[in-house]
Amino acid sequence: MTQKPNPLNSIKVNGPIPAHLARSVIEETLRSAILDGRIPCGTALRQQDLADLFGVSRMPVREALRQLEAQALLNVIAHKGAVVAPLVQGDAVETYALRILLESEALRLSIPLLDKEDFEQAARHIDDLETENNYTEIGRLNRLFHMALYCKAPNQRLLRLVEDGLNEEERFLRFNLEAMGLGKLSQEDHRALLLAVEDRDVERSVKLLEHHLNRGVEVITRYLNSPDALNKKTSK
Amino acid sequence: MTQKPNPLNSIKVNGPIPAHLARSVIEETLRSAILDGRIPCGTALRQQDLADLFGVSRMPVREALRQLEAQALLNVIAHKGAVVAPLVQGDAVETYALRILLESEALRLSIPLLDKEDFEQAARHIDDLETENNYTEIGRLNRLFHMALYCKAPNQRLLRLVEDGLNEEERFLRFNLEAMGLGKLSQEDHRALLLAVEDRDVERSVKLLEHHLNRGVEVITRYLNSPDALNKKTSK
DNA sequence: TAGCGTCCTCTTGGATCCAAATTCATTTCA
DNA sequence: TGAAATGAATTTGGATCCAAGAGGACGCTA
Repeated sequence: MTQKPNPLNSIKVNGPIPAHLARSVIEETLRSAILDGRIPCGTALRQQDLADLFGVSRMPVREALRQLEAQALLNVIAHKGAVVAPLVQGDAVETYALRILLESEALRLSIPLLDKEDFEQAARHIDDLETENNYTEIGRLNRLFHMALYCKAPNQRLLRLVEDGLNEEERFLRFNLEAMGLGKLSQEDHRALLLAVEDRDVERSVKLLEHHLNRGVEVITRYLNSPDALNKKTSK
Repeated sequence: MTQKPNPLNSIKVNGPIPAHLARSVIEETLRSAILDGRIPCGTALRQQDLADLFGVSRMPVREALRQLEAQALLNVIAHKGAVVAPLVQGDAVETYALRILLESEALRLSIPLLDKEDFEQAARHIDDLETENNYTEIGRLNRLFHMALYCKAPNQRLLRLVEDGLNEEERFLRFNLEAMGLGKLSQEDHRALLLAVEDRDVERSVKLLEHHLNRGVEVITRYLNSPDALNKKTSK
């Protein structure tokens, strides 16, 4: 029952924090822990607990939480606490529709500018995915593969949004890949996509990307509507 | 010289703030003041000044500033202060390229779902723009017109991003419309766009929208490269 | 007189203290 | 016995106090 009594145990604090940058360290640590999925969504974060954990007063913790709230990573409710924001869930379809729009454009812009090294990098990520069994690492490699294809798009704002979407997916995968029962992501999709990109065939690449993402939203939607997904939620 | 000795004077505080929601009130007030352009970009915000202004301690001010920083509305530098973030400036082309992508999609999705009331609303905004001379109000009406066309798009995430872009443009217009020398926005574009939308002609509407936005980026780029724009920056 | 170094002040960041609000448990009444 | 009300404990929000860093001014020296 109390197998994981406190998700905060997953947070390691190396040593005493150099007082003058406590807030930024705390913010960064918490953010990665939330994105990693080490702190599951729905977890209530107590200011005092975090302060004790980091060995500081509640003050820098408070500010860090505020910033994470502004980044939509958690919801702070007055006098009630900060809870880690819920995942895609209901709006998975909207989320993926937006991702298709953004990533298609990024891919379009990026393909003509990609060079041999980018191709090799992407291929390496695919190969690594082949042998990787750690779910956290799989999520990361998936993101890196996609970004390798988009990275040359000459629009930083677009890339930022694309990366936000990928980060969100990564976070979701870390939570749910195991429960969804698929240890591996669809490697055929990745290989076919890379081939099309290497051919500089923009339209075929975009088509494959759309197909890939649509498959993703389908899997996720089916999973979220299944009883298994609910178990994880009710068991808190 | 000291015609505007302190931009904070533009902030009106009606009465004492109900202590328990000080932070949110301050954040909201500052945000709208920044978006309005009442606090020009580059302005340094002193915590103590704001605290005195709102009649509270520095604490809620500090948190409000943190949240505004996370929203990219201002940059906080340690021990140096919070300065209102710079505007579009360098990446105007990227910004508008992204807007075209997002707003085109929103328009596509929205057009089939718009009803008569939406058309009338949009037409009203155009009419209001015709007679309006206040730059602040012009920026607002421009945003409302565009949103009236997109509002039915069934993707909240997309709409959020669209609205972010429009807010940014509105902020820029409030600053620079007068200096750019164009008191009126291109009303022909708006009317033509609305006609195409009323015809439910998706492709024509998107084409007109792209043309409209491209015209916008052109005007802004030309303006930013002109000496006039620099004057405003150097005169702080 | 020009350049450099030191000191002072201004501003932000963190700690501690106090108040307000919410929640949960216990008790009491119907 | 169940439900509502009241209270205590927990937790967050705000105020005040103290420390640390950055910038500028002043003075000293070459």
